[in-house]
Amino acid sequence: MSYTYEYPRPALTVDCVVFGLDEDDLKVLLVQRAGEPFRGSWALPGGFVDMQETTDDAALRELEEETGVRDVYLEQLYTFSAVNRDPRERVVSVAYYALVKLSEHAVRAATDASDAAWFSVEEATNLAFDHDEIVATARERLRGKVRYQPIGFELLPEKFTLTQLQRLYEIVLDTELDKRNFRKKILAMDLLRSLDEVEKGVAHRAARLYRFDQRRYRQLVKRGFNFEL
Amino acid sequence: MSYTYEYPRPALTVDCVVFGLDEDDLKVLLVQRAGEPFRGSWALPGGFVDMQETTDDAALRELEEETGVRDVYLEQLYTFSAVNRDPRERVVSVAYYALVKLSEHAVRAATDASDAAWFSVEEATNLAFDHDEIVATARERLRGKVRYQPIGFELLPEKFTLTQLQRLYEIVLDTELDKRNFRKKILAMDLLRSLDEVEKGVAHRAARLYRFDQRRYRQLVKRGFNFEL
DNA sequence: CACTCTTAGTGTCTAGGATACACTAAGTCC
DNA sequence: GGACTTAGTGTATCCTAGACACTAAGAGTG
Repeated sequence: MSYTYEYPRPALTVDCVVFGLDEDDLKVLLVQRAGEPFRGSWALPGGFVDMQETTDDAALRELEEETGVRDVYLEQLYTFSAVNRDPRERVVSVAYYALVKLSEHAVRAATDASDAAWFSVEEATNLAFDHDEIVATARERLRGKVRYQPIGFELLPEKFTLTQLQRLYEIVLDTELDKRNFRKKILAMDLLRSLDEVEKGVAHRAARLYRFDQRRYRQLVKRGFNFEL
Repeated sequence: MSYTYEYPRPALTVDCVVFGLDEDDLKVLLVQRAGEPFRGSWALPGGFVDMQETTDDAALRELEEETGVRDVYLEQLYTFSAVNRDPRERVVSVAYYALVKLSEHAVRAATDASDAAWFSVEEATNLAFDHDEIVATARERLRGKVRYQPIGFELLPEKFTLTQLQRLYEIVLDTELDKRNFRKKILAMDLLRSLDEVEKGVAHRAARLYRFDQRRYRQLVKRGFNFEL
């Protein structure tokens, strides 16, 4: 079977920068390339866009196929179209970034990628194609966005401590934050539901657990509230 | 001549939302469609991406071809990929938005578009394809971005008065601003060069002219300055 | 040329949010 | 029981945002 057009067309792909959060590191999910070009190199999960799916659909599908990851926060990042970004032929790629709860996403290597693994963003370098650039763009976007929208919670488990939350912002924004001021501010927003539960298995005083109250957030937004940290 | 591929491919286009600023309105540049579908409807300037150009290149080229507009501030907006956004066939479009100095861009209708004209954004409705949605997305983006980056100046002439600048922000952000506070804040940033010149041809006290100091801005950014209004 | 009209241009006070800062409480481990 | 580690909490200061009203300058008109 083949398809013929009057004018040449670039191939269209999607690539996903999947972020996860460790105790003290921002991580990216990469797959090792099984075929040429860049065989053996690490690359972003991604692939071709089918005719009957949007690029959003394609990103979710490829993510699941290649890494087993699903149910993630996904957002379009940028479209990369440098003429020689793929050595084989002209390929334009719509890049996405995703935020996942690392603890709940043990990665299983799956079909078309020979292997999938988490890398610290700092170490995720020398990737295939222009994927270094895509990762850099995604980091910038995440840094910019996390301060104005409560998307950071997507990186934490459902129940988390305030220290974990603070750590998240410190890692993503690459700054130190004052404990008391941070707590004052975030609690004042009235977006967190304090649970009657504390963390387990720590060798010191256990911290109280909180949950992000999505419903409350939407209410507040309607009334003109702007998340800002 | 024809081109054959093993798998089907969407066509790839670019569309441009070109913003200009009037005394009291934000305007969009539209072209009237000469052919089907949507013949006679107004649409965003745009067209197919060639194989040897990036989408940025394509956006600039189409803009000049269809409207004669060049030398603009251009930024990628979002990629639209709904499966049926074009009734003829699958077309994925990388949308851009541009900011131009309206006064310096008398529009000349050009080759492939039968006509080009400026519309108030409010009136730019019932456009061809999903262009209403693209314009809406561009407006949101502009509103969001104008507060954190000094891109508003792209909409004004080289030399402008503080009142014009304030008006710009009022229009884009759709709020009223206090004259004294606005001036205090913008001048405190030390980004404007006050010129020894005043506006001409007004029937009242003439206002001093200013110029945005791009060099100074870059210096300040290096030192960690963040534009915010 | 006097008067009117219109917009330019300017300073202060107040309130609320941002930041700096250090000790006690609770739980585990040995 | 003592050492160790992190949780959790309040106040004082500074600075920025916002509210607010009058004089200055120039053009136009009779």
